[in-house]
Amino acid sequence: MVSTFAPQAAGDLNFLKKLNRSSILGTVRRYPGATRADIAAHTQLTKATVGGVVQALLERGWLREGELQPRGGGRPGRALYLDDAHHVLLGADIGVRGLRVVACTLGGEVLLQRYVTEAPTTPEETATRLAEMLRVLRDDPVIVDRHCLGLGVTVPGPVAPEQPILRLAPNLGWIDVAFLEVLRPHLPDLDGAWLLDNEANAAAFGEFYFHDGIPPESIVYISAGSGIGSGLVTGDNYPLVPRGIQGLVGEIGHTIVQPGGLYCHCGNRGCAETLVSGWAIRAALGIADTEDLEAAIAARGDDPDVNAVLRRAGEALGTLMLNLHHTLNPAMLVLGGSLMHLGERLIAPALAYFEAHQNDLLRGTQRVPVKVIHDSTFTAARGAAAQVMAKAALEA
Amino acid sequence: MVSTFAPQAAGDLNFLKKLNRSSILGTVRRYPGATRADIAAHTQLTKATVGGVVQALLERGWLREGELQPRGGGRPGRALYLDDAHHVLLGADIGVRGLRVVACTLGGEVLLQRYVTEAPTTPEETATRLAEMLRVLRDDPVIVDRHCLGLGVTVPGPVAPEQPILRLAPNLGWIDVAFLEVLRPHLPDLDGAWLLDNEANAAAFGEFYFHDGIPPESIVYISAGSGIGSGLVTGDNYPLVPRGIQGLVGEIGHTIVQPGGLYCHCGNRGCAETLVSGWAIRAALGIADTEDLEAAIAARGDDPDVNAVLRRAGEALGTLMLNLHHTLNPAMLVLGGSLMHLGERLIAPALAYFEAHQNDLLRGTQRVPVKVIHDSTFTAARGAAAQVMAKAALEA
DNA sequence: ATGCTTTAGTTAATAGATTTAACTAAGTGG
DNA sequence: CCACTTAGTTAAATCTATTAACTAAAGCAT
Repeated sequence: MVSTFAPQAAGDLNFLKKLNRSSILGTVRRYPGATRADIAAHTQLTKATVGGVVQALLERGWLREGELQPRGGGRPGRALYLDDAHHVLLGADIGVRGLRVVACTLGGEVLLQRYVTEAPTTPEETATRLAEMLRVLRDDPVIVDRHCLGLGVTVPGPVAPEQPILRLAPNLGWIDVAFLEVLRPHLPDLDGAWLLDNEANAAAFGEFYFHDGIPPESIVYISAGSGIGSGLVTGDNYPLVPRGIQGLVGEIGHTIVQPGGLYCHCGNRGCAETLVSGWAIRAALGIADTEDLEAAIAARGDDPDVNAVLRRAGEALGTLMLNLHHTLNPAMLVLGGSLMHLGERLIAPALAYFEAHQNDLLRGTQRVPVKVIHDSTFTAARGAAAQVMAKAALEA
Repeated sequence: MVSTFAPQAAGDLNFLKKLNRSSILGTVRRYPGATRADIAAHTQLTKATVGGVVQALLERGWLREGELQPRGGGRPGRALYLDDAHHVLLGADIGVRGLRVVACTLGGEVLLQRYVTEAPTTPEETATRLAEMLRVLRDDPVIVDRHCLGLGVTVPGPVAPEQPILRLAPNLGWIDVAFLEVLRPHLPDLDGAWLLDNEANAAAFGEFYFHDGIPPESIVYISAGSGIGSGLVTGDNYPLVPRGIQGLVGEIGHTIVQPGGLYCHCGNRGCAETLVSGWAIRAALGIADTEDLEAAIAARGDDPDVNAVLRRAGEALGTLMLNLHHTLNPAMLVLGGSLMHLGERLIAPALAYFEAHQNDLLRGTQRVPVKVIHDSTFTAARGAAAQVMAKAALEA
């Protein structure tokens, strides 16, 4: 489960400095308006150390000073915030049914976004198209003068844990694509970190990293779209994204929840993806791949068949949530993906099932909160941008 | 997913020193016979740093020097090994059907072991019994002169991630037991680290930490006994044991693999534990709780009913293995627990199912190796000892 | 208004860890 | 016997964080 941001095994003084700088930056990210004194208390570093590092981060445009924070009967501290004016993070999402790009501030605010609803064909053509979109973004007056910290790209399939290679995207027909290498010639001037990750991993990372308020201890993001997958993020200052030995962590679409059930395209039977996924719902309702799923379902109105299919899919989603709860046990579950557009007929049964059963094992303990992102169009792209920032923060 | 050995967020020079010391120790553990030069190459530390730290570890009895390692055309290096002579690690396992204790060397060699087959009653009585067994061990001439680094205790249920509290052990009837606090008065003189963990977590840790040769990148240990659970370990020098927000990571016994299936004691239906676990097999074959499961099944010989039940349990185990593969994606799976005593009628179908399907998703990539521990009586206790060592290594 | 107290933040000296560079040690091979 | 290679040690240098003393800036009591 090596992570992109795994802590090193051993280190020198420079490593220690990076660690502390990243820790201080992470504290401000999670506690906007924190003062130097707050940071020192939180990180266990001394005021002197914090003061010096903060000074350097102010000069480099990573932090900015804000108003005075009154303290009870003492000198007020100076509030610190992430500097939203000098840097920009780029994120791109290659989805089965479209391409999305975003430009973000260090605080996760989306400055610019673009979306085209064309299905990707070959990696080369996709790279051409994506590069166009990114160039338009890069040249936009809103961000043209900012320093770009890098680009994160997400893909709908598992990525090898050690190298940025998409292993398999069944819904794109791509196998073993080193997409960053395909894209790089199209954007020779785009410097900074270049990252490639699975779409659900990136989305999970973004929800965690740019969480409003103090982030939960760990998050699992469930991405229900054409297929279904999930991403896990955990850690304090250094969010970890476990990928597993083959990048298959969170490939819940192919966990078996109905032995002897329907055949899945993976060759197995009873995979979760045969119950809750875009193509499973299309198959069950006879909706062609060319049609827009949301529109087709809306057109059928209050059809009992539709209701039954959505309810069963929702219950399967609830089962998956419960299984994730008992396997990864995250502090928060986030539901996203295009299937969320299908609304309460799918979402309500999922939540109801999970709510009813999550505490069967440990009675009386805290409930695991579930957040539903009804429109997650740019969630993965923004998450990819978050990963760029986390990477760059270590080098700041 | 905070781990017992989670890297700190920020640190001072002392933290850096501990990190590097632990890294050097970890290198020798994984590469017995490594020279100072090997360690320097592997950790990226300089020869000077390695030399100094090794000197300190030699003096404190953590390392010992061995023979000269010939190098091609240069001065031979001095082989280094974990010092097996000066320290001892204690591990204890509270199982549903017995108590086990072990004493280990730093290299994981079991010096002493004891086993009683009495079911634990109350925490207090269990502590009394366990303390007796540990005192006998501690007074044994083989280890009486060694410095004890601490004691690890395992329990058959989830442990809270931040505090050493057993949340729930359904098969013992224990709820929210701070067992170390119960045990401590019985062993006031036993100093060093005191740790409490879930039995599967500890077993996974031990299989990883004391692995012969270079350990895999991550391990999932599946413990199939009265119930069924699993533990995950990952990391290089600092093995991480993700526990989750409630300590439920790896609670695969309550993942649902058969919606609408049999009722589980947790209140839900179709849990894995209703298919593959000691009590599920007993229920299916009408074997009383007082009988020994292995003996009862052996007594029935080649009974078709028995064969069918074991085969179905094995297939459910294979399903669980596949689901873990697609959720945690470890580099290695280890099967253990008392159910392994039931033999090939159970194990073969599990392995066959997993082998047949593990690569459906990523064709042509490496297979995930599976190791079966046919007698895992002391595996968890030894793993608890391993955790003691990992903890102590940071303070060495 | 003044002074006391409290908290925030900076500065210079100190301590401590790793690195650098030069060295010694101990082999092989021509 | 000498050149070469690799292992390991040593002392000086470098760099980081801490310590301790300081300044800064607020509230509050007198």
